[in-house]
Amino acid sequence: MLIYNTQTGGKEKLVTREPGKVAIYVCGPTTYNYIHLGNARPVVFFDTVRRYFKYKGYEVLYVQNFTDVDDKIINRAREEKEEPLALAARYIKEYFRDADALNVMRADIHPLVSEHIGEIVDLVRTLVDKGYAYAVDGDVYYDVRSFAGYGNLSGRSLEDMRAGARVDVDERKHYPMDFALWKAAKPGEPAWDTPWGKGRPGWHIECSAMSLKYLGANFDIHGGGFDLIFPHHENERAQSEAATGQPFVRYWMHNGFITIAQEKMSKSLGNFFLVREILDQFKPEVVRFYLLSAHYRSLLDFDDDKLAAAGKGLERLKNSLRLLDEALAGGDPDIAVAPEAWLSGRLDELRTQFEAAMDDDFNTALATGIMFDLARDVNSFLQGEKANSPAGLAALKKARTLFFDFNGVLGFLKTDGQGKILLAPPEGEDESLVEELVRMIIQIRQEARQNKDWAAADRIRDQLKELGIVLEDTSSGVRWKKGT
RNA sequence: GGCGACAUAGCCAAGUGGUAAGGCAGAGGACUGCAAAUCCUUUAUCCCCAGUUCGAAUCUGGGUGUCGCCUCCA
Repeated sequence: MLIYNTQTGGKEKLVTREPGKVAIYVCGPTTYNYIHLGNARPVVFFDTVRRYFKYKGYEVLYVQNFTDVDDKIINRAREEKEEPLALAARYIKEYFRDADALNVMRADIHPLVSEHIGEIVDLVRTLVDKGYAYAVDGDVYYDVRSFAGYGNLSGRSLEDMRAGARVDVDERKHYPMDFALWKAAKPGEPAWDTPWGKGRPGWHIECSAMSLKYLGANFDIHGGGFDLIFPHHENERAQSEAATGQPFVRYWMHNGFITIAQEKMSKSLGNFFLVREILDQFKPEVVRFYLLSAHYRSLLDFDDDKLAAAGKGLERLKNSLRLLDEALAGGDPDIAVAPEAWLSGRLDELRTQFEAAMDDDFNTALATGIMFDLARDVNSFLQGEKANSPAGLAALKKARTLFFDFNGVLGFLKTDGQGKILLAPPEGEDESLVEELVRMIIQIRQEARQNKDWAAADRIRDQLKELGIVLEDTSSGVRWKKGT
């Protein structure tokens, strides 16, 4: 496998710390609001990375933190007149609602800053003891000049940074780029006792402390958005390597930005879209599909037309699966029969291509294209005469497995507990009643059609469509689905 | 001011040296009462200029444009 490593600026062959195992840390959201689209990209992308490692047979340890102690949370809590930690906890819950909708698997560990203050304080103390940090009036700063490799990740020198600094420099710092490891608490803020007085952690130290605790030094992959490279990850690296004397991570992966109608989404511009708002308009599976339709390092623009186009593409994939299911509805094919050679051979090729795409720095766009190839080959085969033969059915069964494997990695369509892909996830209504009613209406319409009463037949079809039920007349009968 | 990324058809998007994946939209055809779904066919020489090379979307230099980081942000 090749992975693009931000630190070296090139693709590298993946060699994990331990063969067959991979340890991944992804920076999770600061929970002071519902997550926005920009949060969703790394969440969905790294979920896909993780799924692929599992597909490849790796033992994966996946950690994604929540920052539940932070200025933004404190400010928000003040506005809402709520306890900061309670507010953070509330939004963590909401995070899971969005992540679940996007078919994101839970991390193995979701550590919280508030539950790791001890580890954080220990780490700060270590850095002070080793001479990498200094305390001033209850604050503790990291001395960037003490760490030789500072700037290596983001590719900039201290001189560059100082020259470009646009912030007012705190006079108490030894050097302008020094950053806070620990902040003295102001009244009313969450605070913990430390050798430097009451305070709370700075932003960067938490990820060092928590990744070190759960993944150890020199773990495999650290991921996050592009904008975290500097300063967040640069600082994490400085902290962790100074403390342990070992490399922090082996591969740094960063996803590109999301723009809304060509404009950068940012807190300061106030144009960030919440995942929730998008989900009012588009199915979560479409959002996930769209997020993975471009390479993770490229910029991705959201707008309604593009999402709608993606939705149609995904529909094509779903239709193909429906056709497959229909063909296989007669029961399991005879396993003793060898699958039809042409389709079977194609399926092997497609699997190889899919893996090659994902092996090359997780090229989900290419992998998705291969899924479309699969759909075309299956649909095409279904029109041929061989489809109904025992060998044909055996090949189709194999195709379904392949579709399922691809989907298991990309996670477009949700599956139930039994490993069945849910094409029309129940939404609380009585599914069996709906099914019977639709069957009944279709029956009535069929009678109209037999009498060549096209007007009545069309009216029924049109009205059902308005209710979200789409009918398709085929040579083998009427098919219906919940449409878009 | 410092650093960096990107520029492929109407739209989205793969593709890092050998004559342009895939999706959406469009056109034609098959199937159909009609529609839908599906299948077949069809739609690009890769921002511009110069260079390296037998050969470049892919490498080098220059230009133009867009975007980002350097400040909270995924």
